[in-house]
Amino acid sequence: MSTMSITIAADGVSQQRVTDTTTTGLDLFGDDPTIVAVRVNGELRDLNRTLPEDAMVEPVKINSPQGLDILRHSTAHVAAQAVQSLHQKAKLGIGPPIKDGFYYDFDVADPFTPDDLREIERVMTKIIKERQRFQRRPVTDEEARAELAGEPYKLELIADKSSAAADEEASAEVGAGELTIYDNVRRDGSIAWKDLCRGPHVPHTGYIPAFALTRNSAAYWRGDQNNNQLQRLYGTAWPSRDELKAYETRLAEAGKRDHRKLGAELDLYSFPDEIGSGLAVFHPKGGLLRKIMEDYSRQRHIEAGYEFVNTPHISKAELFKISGHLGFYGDLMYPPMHVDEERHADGSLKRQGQDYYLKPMNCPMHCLIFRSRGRSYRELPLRLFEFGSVYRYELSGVVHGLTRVRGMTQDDAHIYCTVDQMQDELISLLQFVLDLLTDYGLTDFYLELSTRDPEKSIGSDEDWERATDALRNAAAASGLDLVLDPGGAAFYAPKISVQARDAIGRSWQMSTIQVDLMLPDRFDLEITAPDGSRQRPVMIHRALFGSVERFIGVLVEHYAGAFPPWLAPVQVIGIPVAGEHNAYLLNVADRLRAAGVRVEVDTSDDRMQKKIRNAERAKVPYILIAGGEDAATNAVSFRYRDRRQKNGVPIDAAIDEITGDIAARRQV
RNA sequence: GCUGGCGUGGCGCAAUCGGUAGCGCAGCUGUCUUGUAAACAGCAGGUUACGAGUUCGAGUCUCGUCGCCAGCUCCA
Repeated sequence: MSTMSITIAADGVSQQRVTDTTTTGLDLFGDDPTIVAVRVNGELRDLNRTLPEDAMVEPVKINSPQGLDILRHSTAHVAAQAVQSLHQKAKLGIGPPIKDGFYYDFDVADPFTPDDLREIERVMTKIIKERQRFQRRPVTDEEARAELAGEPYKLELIADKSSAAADEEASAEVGAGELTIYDNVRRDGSIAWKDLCRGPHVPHTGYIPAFALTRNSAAYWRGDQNNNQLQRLYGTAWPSRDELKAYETRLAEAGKRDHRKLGAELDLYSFPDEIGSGLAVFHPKGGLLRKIMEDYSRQRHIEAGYEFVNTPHISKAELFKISGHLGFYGDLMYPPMHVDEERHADGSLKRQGQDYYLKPMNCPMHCLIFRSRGRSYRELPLRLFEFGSVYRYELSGVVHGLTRVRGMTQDDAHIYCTVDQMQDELISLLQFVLDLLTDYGLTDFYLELSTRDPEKSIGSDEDWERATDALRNAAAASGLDLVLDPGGAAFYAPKISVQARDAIGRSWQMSTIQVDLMLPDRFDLEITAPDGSRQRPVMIHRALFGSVERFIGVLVEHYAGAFPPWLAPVQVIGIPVAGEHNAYLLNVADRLRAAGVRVEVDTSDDRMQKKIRNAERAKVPYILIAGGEDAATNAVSFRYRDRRQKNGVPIDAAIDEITGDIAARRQV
């Protein structure tokens, strides 16, 4: 038996070993069920494959990102085997790992029911108990086609393998090089199931400690609406029962902060059916929150040199023909209102009517303001700002609470500047955006740069390059992480979006900054340059909140409804120990109100305990309680949202504390 | 838009095989009110989303419309 030398790198320590040439990862790490694969010279491999000469071998832990992917991908195979054993005619789609889990797509006659899911889980548990080995087997294209003759979707993947355009998800199945099939082998050596797959996988199904099927839904084959709709089975898998449970708890926690639920509980807004899908109304407390946000935003925009404009909600069709919106996005606009048409008694046309549209964007109107008179280079950069209400006929299936609506108010601005000013303008703009978002309590950001899709864009290469470079430089100046989104730009403009992570780690696309390469031309915008020549200005679109509605939705979820005092609709609620202390607290409230604090006193017939409960449920930042002891010493007692209390605080000190927190925009 | 699930007072829920709608909270009225998460009693509130159909009889079954939820697709 010949030997070879390998290097094992584990826990930051490298160690050389001489082993025989048949050594596998399992020989090295097989005793440890938390090691699910190996990285051999940087490449992920199954534990049961023989290691090559001079290999650098690293164990892949089950709780590492790649380890979790392997675990979940393997679980997807188990799910698919279970489905095919229960539904013989089910055809396989693809089954990749995703964040926190996996899915597998199937072409089945009938969609899965909740009962089906339970049954599939039961069979999966059985498969896991059988400890079926995942056995890798390289095959030629012809062999793969022969073996998978009954799997039309797999055949399609094989056929596409050679074409470089194999999409990312499909690559999990076929990869770039040779094709491999993974057999699931029972302990008696019989093959239970097989799937075309690049791998790697855990050594056997017993390596799956905890899993659950979570939901099912429809999904288009390869994500294309024109293709067949498959049934997608979603599941999750974790290194332990406890981690699975923690994941389920996390989901439940996220559900509790759902802004649709909290909006009703906190009496902020609602979505009356009578008005229509995706159209919110803001109740007094929500309206106040909105006003506070808008007021602060306006103040910051004044300081940053913006000018305030105002434009109508509707316009004749002509405007959106000029801007191109009607041509490019007409399907997503509300249909027109046809007005002014008159006919003769015989039905023939007497007066031609007009089509008016609800505006889906503010920019065309801002361009008209720019164009309303001759503009000098001296006016640039010209920054036009508006809280502009726009309406978009979003597909019914995508409307979602405040985060995807059909009517919304953008904090929209368009900046007109020269090509030379563009770079500095973008850098200061991005800083402005980040500062403002930080003030609202979002502090963890990264940026995404969406670049040109050559297939689907207008404008010259030079313009795109210059604009994209300017955005990239602005991103670099911010020092934040930049994620590339190649080809993700709209057809007329590259874009930077600010992604913010919320209190429980989810990211939301907040602000967007776009350099528009279309509208200045379409509206024939011009400035007079120092030499008297006419020049085309650069136009930058930007929205910080995106929309006020959506931003409120995100903030509600970020804070779980417990707003920092400066944003809280009610900042202080006074609770008397008994009715006879009402007058004392009302007086304290007057003094707070004089200091600019939004304060209420609960003078209802409820008991104090009930009032505290109500105030806590309303997530009011400060509860001020006062009874005989406080009144005797001109004091109040604080109860905070975390149930801390601070008793016997002199009234002046209480006012100072509250106004101090508000002024500093501190969370308490 | 597509696939699936769902729609019962303001909110959260119940109603067996198709037999004629109940409960809690909130609301209103009254009696209460002393120290940090629900006082007590009474009253009122529903054409079971809307429309059609099957049936002696529909919250329950069928069809259509509207809306909601999950996912897909989309998001200027």
